[in-house]
Amino acid sequence: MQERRSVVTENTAPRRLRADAQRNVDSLLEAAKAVFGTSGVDAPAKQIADLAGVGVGTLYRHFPQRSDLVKAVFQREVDACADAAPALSAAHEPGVALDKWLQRYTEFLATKRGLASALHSGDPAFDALPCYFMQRLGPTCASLLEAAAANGEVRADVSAKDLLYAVANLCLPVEDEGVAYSRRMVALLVDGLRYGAAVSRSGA
Amino acid sequence: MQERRSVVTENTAPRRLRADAQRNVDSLLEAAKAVFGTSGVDAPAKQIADLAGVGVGTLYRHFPQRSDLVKAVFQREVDACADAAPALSAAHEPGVALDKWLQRYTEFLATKRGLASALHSGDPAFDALPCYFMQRLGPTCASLLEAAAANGEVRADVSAKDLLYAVANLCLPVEDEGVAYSRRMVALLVDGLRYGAAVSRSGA
Amino acid sequence: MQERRSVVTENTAPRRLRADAQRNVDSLLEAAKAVFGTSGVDAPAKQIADLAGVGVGTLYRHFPQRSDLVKAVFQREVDACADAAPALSAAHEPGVALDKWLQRYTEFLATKRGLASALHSGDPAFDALPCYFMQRLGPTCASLLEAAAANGEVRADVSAKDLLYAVANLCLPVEDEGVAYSRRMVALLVDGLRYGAAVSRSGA
Amino acid sequence: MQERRSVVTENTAPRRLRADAQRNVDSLLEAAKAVFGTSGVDAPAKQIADLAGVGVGTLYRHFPQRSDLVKAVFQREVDACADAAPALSAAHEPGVALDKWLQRYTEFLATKRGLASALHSGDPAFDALPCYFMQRLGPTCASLLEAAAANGEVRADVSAKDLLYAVANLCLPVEDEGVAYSRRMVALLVDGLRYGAAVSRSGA
DNA sequence: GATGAATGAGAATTCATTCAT
DNA sequence: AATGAATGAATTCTCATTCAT
Repeated sequence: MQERRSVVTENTAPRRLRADAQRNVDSLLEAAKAVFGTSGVDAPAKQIADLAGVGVGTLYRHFPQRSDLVKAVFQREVDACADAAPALSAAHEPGVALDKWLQRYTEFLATKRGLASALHSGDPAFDALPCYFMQRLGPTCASLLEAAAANGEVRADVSAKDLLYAVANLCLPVEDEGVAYSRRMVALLVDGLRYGAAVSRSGA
Repeated sequence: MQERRSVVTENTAPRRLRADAQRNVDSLLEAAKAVFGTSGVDAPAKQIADLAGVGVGTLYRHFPQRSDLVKAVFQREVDACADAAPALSAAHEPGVALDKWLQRYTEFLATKRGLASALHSGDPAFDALPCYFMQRLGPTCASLLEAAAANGEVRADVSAKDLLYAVANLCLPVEDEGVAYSRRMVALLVDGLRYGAAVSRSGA
Repeated sequence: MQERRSVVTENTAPRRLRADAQRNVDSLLEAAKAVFGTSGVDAPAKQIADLAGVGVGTLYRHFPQRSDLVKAVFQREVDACADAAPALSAAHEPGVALDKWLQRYTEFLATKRGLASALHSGDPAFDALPCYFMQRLGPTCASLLEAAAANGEVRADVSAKDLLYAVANLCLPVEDEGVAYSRRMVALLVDGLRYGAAVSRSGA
Repeated sequence: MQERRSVVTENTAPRRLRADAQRNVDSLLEAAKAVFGTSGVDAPAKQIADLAGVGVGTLYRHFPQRSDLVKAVFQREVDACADAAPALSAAHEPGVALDKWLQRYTEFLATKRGLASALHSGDPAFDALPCYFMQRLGPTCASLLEAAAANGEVRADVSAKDLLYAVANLCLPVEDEGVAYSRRMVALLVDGLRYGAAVSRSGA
């Protein structure tokens, strides 16, 4: 029914916004980021609009779907995360590069409490998110993974998608634990990747 | 304020319910299980009551807190899960026993989509759940873990609590993946436990 | 529709209750008194039944209407209040007797927070109460009033009913004030009765 | 938690409402006044919204707290009541001014059946009311009272607050009595104030 | 384009009262 | 007679979303 698409996350024809409109979009993104951190990604729309000093209507105009807003809020960081891969690859052994990149990914997710939940909330408002994340991070992760596997440092039977989701899940908030917990568990998972490789090598 | 306690989850004085009441409780548990599977553990109370062919009041009488219902629905299975440990310990090497038990735990969680979410929903209605799960499964997992660590098969620096939560997180539904995905990721995590052990032994 | 009448407040044919039934009625009265004091006269029925160690059904059997219970709870005290009049009349000047009796009435109402409210709650469950109170206390108050008026100590233009209601109203709980407040205000009202008399006498 | 404030009772920055919003607020006030008169100040929100031809959400938007609505409904009249004092003081002897002003106050309360109840309902939804009433009428009443006392026309040992509450209580609806009853009882109370003065003077 | 008022469908929860056991 | 389970209407309050201004 609703056919309007988010102005900001729309790749095709990124029609220039009027200056004031752009200012609103910026306020909204900043406000959303703050509110997401406080109350999670499914915080009431009004709360975000209020903090942005903008009417709810304006929020809905620019971000018809909740996931549009989440996407837009984290786009830059997701991009940065993806873009960090080449440098890591260049500077480290493949296995270490993978490890460090996953740590970076962990850092991103774990400090955005609520983001990870949105990736599998079931709420149709977030349906578009997993797809977006995969599109952006999947190839990056895949190439790191393949390089490390090719180098015999990690097992080869885990897909990038599986890994990205697993890490995302491990970054979900747990009782009174903080980021450190997520880091530890992700490290454990990565060790699992290594263990597989070691076993198969030792078996060779 | 809230002083009534769930009739079914009450350990002390499990006073016999009237036959008709017991029938209702059973219907409710069955209905809840079905609805939890469909709409998650935070489905509207009415939906469950309706499916059980019972008034909402009846639901609230037997399960004043949402978590009472969740607990009751899974109690038997949680118990069975905990109770499976001794046999596994007796029949297998400590490391294998731990592995097999975690697989069983995984099976339980992964087939109860939505249960795992409740463990970290943040909703105060579920506050009691993590505590209950830990009480019941924590010691079981801890002894398996210690035995395996003592035997040098897994690393010793991961607590039972951390592990249980991590597995629960890994069992969260992921896009269109099913139980097989959860199994794989948990296996990976367990390999991580082993990897650590190998390293420290080789370091000795 | 409901034609059963309260067993206890029924004047006609006070059919003997079975011993156990009488015990229940007694428990209920005691419990009701306690609960009325704590939560007001419109406290949930279950709360009273629970305290009495009795099922709600039993409460409803003996006191089909809420007002039946209130009546029964205070009957003895209302009676005592009414019965105190003759002695006061005998021992004091009519004006003083009236004054002292109204103080007693005040004491009764003011220490039964919530009772006074029930006298004009509008809730049909309490409809029968004002009538009962008037029946029992009206004549008593009237004769004291008339005697004092005949003696020229108070004005003659205030009816017993008006006075009883006015005092009841003044006994309603006020913010953080206690019984002392009620006493003071009732005393003020009584002075008003005297003032009128003085004026008319001085005018004679 | 609750941060929104009633638009209408907000003194600071009485930002102009949109025309349609103002119309709704007016409908709501009118409806509330009617319903308060019929069913008391604690009538269901829906009843008021329906009568106003407005959704409940609209009611909650403008009057987040029940007491906001009550305040708004009576604000103008409370103000008028307070504002009437100076003229009465100017035109009459202090004692008469006090008398007339209390009559006016009585008139206000007695014709708003249910309002007085709200002043001591105990329901937290009305917590703000007594405070508001006292703030507005307390000083007015106090200065009338002091002037009359200074003039020896009434006793000096009754506080404005006590008096205002006492009159409010006397204005509570009584069985089938109407406003006339309230007037009579308040007059009696005021005579009580005078009686005391006479006594103390005679004692001088 | 922006605004924010309005809507109204839920969702939770409570309790008086009935009636099967 | 007693019990207490069941009912479900009633009420409060929230929020996503639309649309008049």
